[in-house]
Amino acid sequence: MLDAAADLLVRWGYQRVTVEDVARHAGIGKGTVYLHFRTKDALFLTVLLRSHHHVVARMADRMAADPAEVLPSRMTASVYRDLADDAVVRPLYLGDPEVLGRLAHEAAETLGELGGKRDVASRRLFGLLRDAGALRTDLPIEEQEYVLRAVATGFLFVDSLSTPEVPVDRDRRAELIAHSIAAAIEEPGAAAQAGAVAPQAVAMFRELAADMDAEWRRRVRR
Amino acid sequence: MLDAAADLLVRWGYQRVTVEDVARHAGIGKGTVYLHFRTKDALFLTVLLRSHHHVVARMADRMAADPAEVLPSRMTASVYRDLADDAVVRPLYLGDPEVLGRLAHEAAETLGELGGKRDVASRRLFGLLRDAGALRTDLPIEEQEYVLRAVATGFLFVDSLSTPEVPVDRDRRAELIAHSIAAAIEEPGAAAQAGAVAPQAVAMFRELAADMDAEWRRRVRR
DNA sequence: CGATGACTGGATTCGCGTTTCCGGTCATAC
DNA sequence: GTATGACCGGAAACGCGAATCCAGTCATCG
Repeated sequence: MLDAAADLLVRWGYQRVTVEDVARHAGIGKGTVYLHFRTKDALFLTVLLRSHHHVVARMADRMAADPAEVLPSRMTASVYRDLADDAVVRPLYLGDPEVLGRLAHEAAETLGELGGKRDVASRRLFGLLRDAGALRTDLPIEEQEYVLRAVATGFLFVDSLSTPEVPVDRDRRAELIAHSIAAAIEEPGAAAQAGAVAPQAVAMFRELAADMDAEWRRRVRR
Repeated sequence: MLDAAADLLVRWGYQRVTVEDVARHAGIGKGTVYLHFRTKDALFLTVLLRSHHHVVARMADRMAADPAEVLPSRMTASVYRDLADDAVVRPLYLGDPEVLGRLAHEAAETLGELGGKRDVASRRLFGLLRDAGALRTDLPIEEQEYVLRAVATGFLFVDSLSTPEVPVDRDRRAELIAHSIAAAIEEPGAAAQAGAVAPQAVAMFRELAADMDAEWRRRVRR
């Protein structure tokens, strides 16, 4: 059912999709949808939450498999690649009002508390990375986070913006993100220090993922 | 008259401003406006063009005064500061449809040919900077331009995006842009090489500015 | 019990006649 | 020659009743 909702959401946008559409598309009755979700909003919020959770979980998995993934450059590039493939989170990250409809507002609110937790995690990760000598210390930590956010935002938006000619393919663009972020805030050879931070980072993000998982499962009636 | 039009444009947006508003605000008759501009579009396009010209001209002036301003990092930071002060070009660079209205489409078209010239100039500047050893050569030139565009876009948008807390003031943000761009595509100590490129860069941008100046003056009847 | 779809009412959209608005013109005044 | 504002007509905004839509409910069924 969530898959059906997700599919229709990205194809038509929140406004145009009716609960009956979702039910039909999932091969169930409309009433059944309301057996599982209190409201239409709850349904689609859950869709968003699930996908968001997926992104964070993959992040943690990648860190576990390769410690260098804790570096902001690598992390961001990987998320960028994920976004390219996941049509649900892309509008979420881009705040696309066309797709999100009124959810854009609603989502920000509900995801806000989780966003807070994520910000805390991110802040702590930055602290760890600085202590480990993987991040530079020539900028205060808030400025580094601002730079990261700005650069990541830029690469995300510049594609969806009026640019007739995008010079390179998806993977190369991801590499360019990594290059830019690494150059701006990371220490050369930071990868070597990543190993020391990875375990804690993995734990943090797994916990975050678990929170998100719990959150969206909590929204399903049974 | 152009000042009046610019003022109203940024305050109310293209749609809400009528030609009569502009005339009244400029203390002249409505017919007089049409004595100088063939159409409403031409009037506002001229406003945009003039401001855009202003930005480029200031760029050239800064380069003449300080050769280090030819460096993409410095250049972008300065333009960022200019945008913060100039309420007319800001929506233009941001493509704000609220303010630009249908001009967003129209402007892109007419400014397109000038945009082409600017792209050529930019490309040539990048070539010169690489030859002078001010830019790195670890990335192909198109990718460096893409990175520059992406990073600049990011810093522009991240402010106007839903970010409750912007950690630093305007000038500091400009410095962070410079920092990020320098780190991503410039050679350390690039400033020393800038002097060799500056004269040609100044010439190029002055010519570009002259083109733009001619273009918007051409649109005024007399 | 879990599942369903007919049903309801509040909201949204549609159709369309009427009014208002405003870009552009031009006869007039200076 | 230059400046103006009354004026024109097409387009957009408005009003409003009718028609439609759809989130959410609930009686019914298996």
